[in-house]
Amino acid sequence: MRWPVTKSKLLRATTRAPAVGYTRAVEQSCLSLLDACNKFSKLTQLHSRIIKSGLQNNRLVLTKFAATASALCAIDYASTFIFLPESDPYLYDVFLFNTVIRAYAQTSDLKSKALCNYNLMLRCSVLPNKYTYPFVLKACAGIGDLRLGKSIHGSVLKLGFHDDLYVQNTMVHMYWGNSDGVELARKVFDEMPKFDSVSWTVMISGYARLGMSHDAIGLFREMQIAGVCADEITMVSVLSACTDLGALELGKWVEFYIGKQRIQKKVELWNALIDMYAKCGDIDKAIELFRSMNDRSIVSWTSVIVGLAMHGRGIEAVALFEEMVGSGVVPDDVVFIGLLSACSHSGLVEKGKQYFDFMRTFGLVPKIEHCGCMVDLLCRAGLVKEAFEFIQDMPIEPNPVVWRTLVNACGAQGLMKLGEKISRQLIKNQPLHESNYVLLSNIYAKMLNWGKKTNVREVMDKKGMRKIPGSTMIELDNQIYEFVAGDRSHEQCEEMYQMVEEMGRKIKNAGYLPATSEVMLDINDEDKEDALYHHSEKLAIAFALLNTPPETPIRIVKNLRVCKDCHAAIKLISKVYNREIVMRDRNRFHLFKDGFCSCRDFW
DNA sequence: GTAGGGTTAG
Repeated sequence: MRWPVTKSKLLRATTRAPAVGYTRAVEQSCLSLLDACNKFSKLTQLHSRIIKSGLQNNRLVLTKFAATASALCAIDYASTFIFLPESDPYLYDVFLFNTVIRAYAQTSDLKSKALCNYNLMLRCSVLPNKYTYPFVLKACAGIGDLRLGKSIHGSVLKLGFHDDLYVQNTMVHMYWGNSDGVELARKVFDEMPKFDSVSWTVMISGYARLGMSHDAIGLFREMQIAGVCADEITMVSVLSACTDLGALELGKWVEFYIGKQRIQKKVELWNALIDMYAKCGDIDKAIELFRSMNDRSIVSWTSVIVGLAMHGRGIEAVALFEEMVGSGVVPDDVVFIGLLSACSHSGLVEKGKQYFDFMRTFGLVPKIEHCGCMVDLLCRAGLVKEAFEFIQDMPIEPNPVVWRTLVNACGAQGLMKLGEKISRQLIKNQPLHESNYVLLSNIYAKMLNWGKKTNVREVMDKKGMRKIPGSTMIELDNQIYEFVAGDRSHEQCEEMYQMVEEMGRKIKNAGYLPATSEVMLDINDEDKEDALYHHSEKLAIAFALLNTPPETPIRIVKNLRVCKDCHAAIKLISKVYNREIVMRDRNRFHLFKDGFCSCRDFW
């Protein structure tokens, strides 16, 4: 930092009276001008005025200057003015540092500067107070440096601020900032003598953000038992957990609860509700909510556009985007990701290309995610060679995600040599990333080259890697059930497998041919068929057929993309059993009805 | 004179 303060210098500074070259009236007028300042240009004028009046050594003025600047998002400007190497440390009090640290902690990419100023504060021998730590911990949460967090935790304990609820809550939040901090977050939370709604929300949102949605919901139930009232921010996190689980019934109950508890519906909560409905399969309800909103943010529009994209309703997504632009909302880069993925899921290749170029009209430079969407768009449309050329001409360095999209398409389109070459390169670059090996081994399986496929699997085993197991969730009577392939853990296991057998027989009569090439194992065809029948989605559907009245729609959520065979089988199941089956997979929704799927086999 | 938790993305 700028200057180390020696003890003698500090002593001199604190005992010396401030230089007075101005009157109380000048000081007061400057303070009220700063108070009223609402533009950066005015602030720069005030800056010169402060210097002219000799107020640059006035502590009150400097502090107010920092507060005004931070309200105008110009804290960098303020701090270069305030923290001059030749300044007397006496000028800096804890309130000034708090103002500066807060401003940096609130700005997403300047959080490390908050910590620099905290260090400067300590070096100036200014003692932090209980207001300082929530800011410091917030900055630390954003950086996610666990070691740093622990050391700040130590300081908090030493200074005795650990009894303060604000400090405790931000401490828990800080530990959630690093994925290795979960245990510590839990520990601090468990040891807290008192909680308020913020304490619970920090924990619930922590679990929700890490995708530990069951835990998030569980904690929300505990919160209710503990008798703490949830507020609108709690509900946003609870809804986001419902969204992740695809738990529509639970989500509907949450909406009911919000109404019953008279929780204020701010735009963020509306958005969370829209997102929940869209991603839990009820896109029409999401649209209805969106239409009934008074003031929408860009997130509201994006949520509906993404929802439409996931439902394969690309044309409507495009129309909504046009409506958004027409109504004067300036698109951001996230909405373009949604829009491009809408084009991709609906095969709107030309539209997608146009929008990709259109981004620049709004001063947006395509990022790697947008390029990824374009590669996806071309690959899905079968234009693998064009996608390959696109990657080679991309202005940005392609990332592994982009390459993996291409390899996947190579496998599907029969470009085995290219797929093999790229996935080998991917493994070289990212030797610890499982999906690179899975892609290569799938390519070999499609080439029927079992020897090479086994080699890849052996390498994976040696490195202790495993493919993420596919699982399917289903919600029934407020319970969420999860199945994995070949699952035998459920109490209705026997009945379920009998039902799977029955389903197999009935759909075979209706013309189903097991797509045994989808099973990436070197076993005989009969075994392959068996493996297919026991995929988690089929088990979940069997479970639903057993436990719900006839004609009730079935909703399931798969964690990976649905395989070709299950897709074909579910189409026929929907016809034979006269059931509407809504399936969310990793990428999108499939609505199976009367033997057809809403994705028109395009996914 | 100052404080904490939340939403959209392949």
